[in-house]
Amino acid sequence: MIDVRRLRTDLEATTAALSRKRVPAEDVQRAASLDVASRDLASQTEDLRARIKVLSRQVGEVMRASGPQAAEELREQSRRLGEELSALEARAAEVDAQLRDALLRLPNLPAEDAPEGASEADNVVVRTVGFDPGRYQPHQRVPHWDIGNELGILDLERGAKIGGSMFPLFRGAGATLSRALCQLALDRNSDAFTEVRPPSLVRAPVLEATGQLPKFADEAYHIERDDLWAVPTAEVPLTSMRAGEIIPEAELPLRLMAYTPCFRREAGAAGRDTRGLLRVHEFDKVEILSVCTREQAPEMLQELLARAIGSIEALGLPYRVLDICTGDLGQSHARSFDVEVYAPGCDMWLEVSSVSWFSDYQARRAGIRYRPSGGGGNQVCDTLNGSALAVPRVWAALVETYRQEDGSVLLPECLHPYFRGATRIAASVSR
RNA sequence: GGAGGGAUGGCAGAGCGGCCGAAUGCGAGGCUCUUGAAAAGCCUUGGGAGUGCAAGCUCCCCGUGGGUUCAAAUCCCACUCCCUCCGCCA
Repeated sequence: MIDVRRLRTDLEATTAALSRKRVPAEDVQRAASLDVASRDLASQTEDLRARIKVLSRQVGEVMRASGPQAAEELREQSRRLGEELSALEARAAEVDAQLRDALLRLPNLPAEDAPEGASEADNVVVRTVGFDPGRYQPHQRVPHWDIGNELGILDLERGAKIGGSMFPLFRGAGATLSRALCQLALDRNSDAFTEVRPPSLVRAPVLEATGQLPKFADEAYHIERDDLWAVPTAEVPLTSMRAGEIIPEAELPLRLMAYTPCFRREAGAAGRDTRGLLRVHEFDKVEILSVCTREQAPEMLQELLARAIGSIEALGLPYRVLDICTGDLGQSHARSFDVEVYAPGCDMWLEVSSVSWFSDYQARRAGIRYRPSGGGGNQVCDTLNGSALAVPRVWAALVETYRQEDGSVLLPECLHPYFRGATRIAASVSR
């Protein structure tokens, strides 16, 4: 969440910044008013509590000096104040809960240099690499769901039989490819990132820290019996790994990476882009993430982006980079770059990575701070993350791009080590 | 799943319901002494909120949330986590 103090010292500027993200001024004003009310009630309760403390001490002294009877009047006085106090506290709790909820729902401020825009149509293509629409042969213009079927490496029908629609099933070399892509991403980033294998089911506060709750509860799978949530991305458990901790500045920046399955209900996107692997409920992804200082953040954003692109380049896929406009930035995001690969079979640009800077929005929710080396007060950290590689869409673009005239799929060289000597995927006999 | 035990500051570890935000030890930082170091001595050393130009003042936090009481780290209840034993299990 944003720093409440911004609402006190900089209400106008904050409202203006949030309006770039299409947040109505009333929402900001409401939070600001609740904050005023909350502080007012807090100072009243503090006052009362202080008086009760003094009285209580006196009660003790009088009782010791002159016995219980002598203290009766003081006790009565304190009891009355106590009743007043609990009434006041109840009101304060009510207002605080409202303030917290309002604050939790306010999006992060966009970065100043994030491009202005109303929707995804206004995202700015920063660069396009390796894309030449005239280069593609007819045998590459086959969508991956057909290729997958033909080669027996993607079985959407049987996936649906087991998990329902949008739960893909990979088999044979298709399954190997899925795993190989993850392994590739982990290997490529192991020079600087610590690998983590976190839980895939998490508690509500963990989802709240990264911004999925309370606002986007419909997007996540919830296991009611145990009140656990399936992670939509490794960003969620990785960000909360250091929740509530104060990290010495010397340890920053933290660099973490994790492979996890990712679960998404895609409630808001029903019916859109649902063919094949374009949008699925469960997929594998390797995420890279950093916790750092405000000063380290800009460089880290570039590093994460370079690493996300690095894997795509290694795979030899054409891609482009989008600078996400204010109207399309996610709730927690200050600045985002999307990486899209071109899939010739479906003739579409597929988003395969989103590299984002969250400023201190997530870290404040999660309570991740650092102790500055030079002394002074503890500071809230910045967080950044991006997909190092998200399997299904890369899988799709890859089989479409590398499909040969005979229908087999040639594997890019960087994947060979993971394929037990194979260099191409041909039709398998067994079904 | 069953039976026990536990959770206090960076760590260890005290804490008859009333100067306890918390003894003590270790660790860390600063200073004195020293040519330098060690030793010794002195001092400092948790997090957060409000208010004030500031010095400061006030309040909250002893796993979390409730309750009892004039007053809770201390008593009661619930939950979470950790440890030990039994059962089950990849």
